[in-house]
Amino acid sequence: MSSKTLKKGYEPGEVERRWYAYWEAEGLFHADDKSTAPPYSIVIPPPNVTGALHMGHAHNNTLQDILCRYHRMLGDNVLWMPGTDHAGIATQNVVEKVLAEEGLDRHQLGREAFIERVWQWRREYGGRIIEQLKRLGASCDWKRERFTMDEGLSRAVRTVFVRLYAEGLIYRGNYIINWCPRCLTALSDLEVEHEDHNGHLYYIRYPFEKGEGWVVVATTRPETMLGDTAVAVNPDDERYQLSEGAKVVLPLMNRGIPIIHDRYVDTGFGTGALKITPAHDPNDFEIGQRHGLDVIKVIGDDGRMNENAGRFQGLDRFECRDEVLKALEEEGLLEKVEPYQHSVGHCYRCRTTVEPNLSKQWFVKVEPLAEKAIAAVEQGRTRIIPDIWTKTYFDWMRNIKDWCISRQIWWGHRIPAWTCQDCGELIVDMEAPEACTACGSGAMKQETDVLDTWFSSALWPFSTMGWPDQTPTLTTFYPTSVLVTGFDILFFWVARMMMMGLQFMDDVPFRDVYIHALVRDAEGKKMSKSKGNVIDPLRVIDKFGTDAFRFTLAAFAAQGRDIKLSEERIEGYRHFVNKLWNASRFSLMHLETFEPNKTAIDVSRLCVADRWILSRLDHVAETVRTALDDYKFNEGAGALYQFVWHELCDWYLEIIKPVLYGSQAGQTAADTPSAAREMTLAVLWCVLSETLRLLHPFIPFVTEEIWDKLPGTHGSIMRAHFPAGGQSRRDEEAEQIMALVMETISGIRNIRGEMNVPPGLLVHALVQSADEKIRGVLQHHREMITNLAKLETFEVAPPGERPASCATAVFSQGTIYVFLEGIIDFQAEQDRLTKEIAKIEKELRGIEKKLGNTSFLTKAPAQVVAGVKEKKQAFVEKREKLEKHLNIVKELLAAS
RNA sequence: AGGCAUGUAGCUCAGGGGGAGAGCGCUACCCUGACACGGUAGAGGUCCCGGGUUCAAAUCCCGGCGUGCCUACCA
Repeated sequence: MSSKTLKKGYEPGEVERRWYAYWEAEGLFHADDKSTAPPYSIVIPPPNVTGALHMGHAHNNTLQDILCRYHRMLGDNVLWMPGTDHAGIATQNVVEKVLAEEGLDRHQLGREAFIERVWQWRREYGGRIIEQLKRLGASCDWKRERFTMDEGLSRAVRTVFVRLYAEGLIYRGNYIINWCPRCLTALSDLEVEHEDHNGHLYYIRYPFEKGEGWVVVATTRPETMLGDTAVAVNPDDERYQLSEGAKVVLPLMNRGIPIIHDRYVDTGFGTGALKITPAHDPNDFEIGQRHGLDVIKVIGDDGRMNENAGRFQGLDRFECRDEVLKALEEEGLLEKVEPYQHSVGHCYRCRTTVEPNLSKQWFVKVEPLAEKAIAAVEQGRTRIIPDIWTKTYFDWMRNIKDWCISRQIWWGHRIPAWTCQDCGELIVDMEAPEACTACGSGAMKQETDVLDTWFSSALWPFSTMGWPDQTPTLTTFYPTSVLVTGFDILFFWVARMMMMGLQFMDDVPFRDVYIHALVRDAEGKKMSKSKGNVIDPLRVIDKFGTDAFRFTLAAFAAQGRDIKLSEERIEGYRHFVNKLWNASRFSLMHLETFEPNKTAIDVSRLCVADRWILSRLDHVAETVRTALDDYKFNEGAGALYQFVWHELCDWYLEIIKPVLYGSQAGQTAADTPSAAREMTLAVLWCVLSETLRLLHPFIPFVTEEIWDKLPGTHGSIMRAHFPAGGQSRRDEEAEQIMALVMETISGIRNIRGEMNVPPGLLVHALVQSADEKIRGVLQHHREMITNLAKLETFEVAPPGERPASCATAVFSQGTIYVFLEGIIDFQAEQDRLTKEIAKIEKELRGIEKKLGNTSFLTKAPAQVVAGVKEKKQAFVEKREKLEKHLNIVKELLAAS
């Protein structure tokens, strides 16, 4: 694309925009309906059209994108199906707010005009979150983008509704539902959020109709008493020898209501007498049904007391509570008030306290559907990962209650049901009937309610693929490979998709469900606008770059633990991206004229560092593959971080510098420096190329940018093959040799650091070892050690005289002497050796305790015992040597 | 009220029956020709507490304590 050199620091902004546009233009996200490659498909959890990208989206979609990019590189035919959700209540609320600013409300506009306004809003702003997903690098097949209100998806919704109704799995009836007096609609049980509330328990006297005295009932909601139609006691409660049917007078209303007996009443709670308000409490409703009680609604849909509330009519339900209490007190009927903590339901869209309310609604009979959904998971046809969520899924599915699906709002899928205005016949059909099938009347009126948004979301895995038509997309990509989502919508969405998929596709919607954690703030609190602790992903992307952000999310995505995110952490991973950038910059400087096709790697001519890095590369490739196959994103990211920074940069690049600068000869005598350089370049090219590919699913932009500059690559890295890993380049010998060399270098560096040797000063070092092989290896890699440990000279010898004026380190295979003539501080050396010996002695104490235990010697596996003995031997030898050196240093110190 | 997690270095966390790990932070020294968004070295831990199983427990089991979350119709 441009010049072949890299800038000194990685600048994400421009690079990201350029490559995203390129990928889209080249159709690299496109999924093929009729490919022979193995299919891999994911449907996106559709964000609300009104939404703006938040951390949850960023996390969720980063993980999906990693999987999709990984599978594309494996050669799979990948479909990532994108789209948005019409979010009935949320969207209606947003557009109503816009109208309010114009001084309008939806009723002034009328239903049709209002819906047109919502569409207009969606055309204008609905694409915002899609654009934000693109900033994140999401490789969705955007040409297939769907919306739950699209014609095709709407047809799927109607089809499902009609079929479920025909099968008796959808019914309409009068029940207590959750009503939001602000949104003016029914809500499903799931859409109610319960919160503990510090309220009161009010004890109210209900006088007997005949005779003296009263029954005291306890309630948290005194205002509902206006609609009481009975007082219930437990027939076993000895305190209440009241015959069933005896009456009390309902205070304030002066209405006689019966005493009833019902075992539901808990004798241990309150007074053991329960006021019954069938119209405003689900339990009271059921008790009312059992006893044939009257049902009196006293709270209207707007949350105000209605005409049945007598003199309280017109008051808001909470004002009414105060007024009722005042009135009771005046009449001497309020016995006492106790503080009481109980949970109160709130609308999940607007936080208004919901009102249990008797209302005619549509319901899905879920039990038969749930049975299939339970079986599918029991049989392993769908796996839930991590497994911990399986139990939660079962618990919920087994205690499931019917699903209220009708909503009294305008924005959504209108229920395909028509009532004959003449004979009352109810017709459910795909299209509006022309005439009543019962009486032939043409006066058919459509149901005004719309469906719960989650009803259409439940169909998402197949409705987006063209169902109810039998499309090639469905044939190829259903069931999807995995669903990636947060546990917060396990019930709302995952469970319902399972039910609908099994019912209508006769197969599970996904093979795997990967449930990821929540993103929280640095203190572990849930991010929320009201708390003001949200971190805006787009701000993060602007500040640190998409790649750093994605890598952070992946690195922290450990299964079963929430992510605590702070900008500081993202900054840390920006350093990683920059490190990769600079390692690449360095490599590319040397690879500028390298022609990968002309130089094959000849293993026999490789130096040990080359063999070592290739071995490590194979190792990390396999780790990353396994990690991604198991949804252990953090393990993949962690392995790559470790490899790039601490193996590739810290060691390999440093080791090959002299070779690249042409100052070191090759492995064999026949190799000229330039031939050796060529071979090392071949390895460097290979390592960089594969490292970029391994990293690409995590950090797509920077890897594509470097890939583009890497000689010999063609086309996008998205099309390159994911490295195989495996055993082919594993090299146990090289790893052992490098371990020895690195240990030696670290030993010398440790002395330099601890003894305050000026960094620029080259020193002499000597290693004495009794092992001839060790001496050979060290001798052979003399130059590597000299360079990395900053030595003037490096010698290897059998054990012998201890040189004077030197600092000492003992390692597993010998002793290192660093000559510090004139600069040695014997006191410092004494301290250093003493510290070292203390460490060893601590280890030895543990080991000796173990070996002194006869049970251990007889019962532990022989291998373990031998290992401990060997370790002891090594420590003992090391201690002896160190003590010898310490004694010499002490003598020298005394003499000086 | 039940259920599920979780408690490891100053912070955030990995790991998990036989030698306590990482990143960030901290300390010292270094602008060495990829990188100061860097390098080298270093300090720092009763692996929450108490029992049990085991030759061996940070790891498995039980019981506490702390924290977080989910579900629930007890007014």
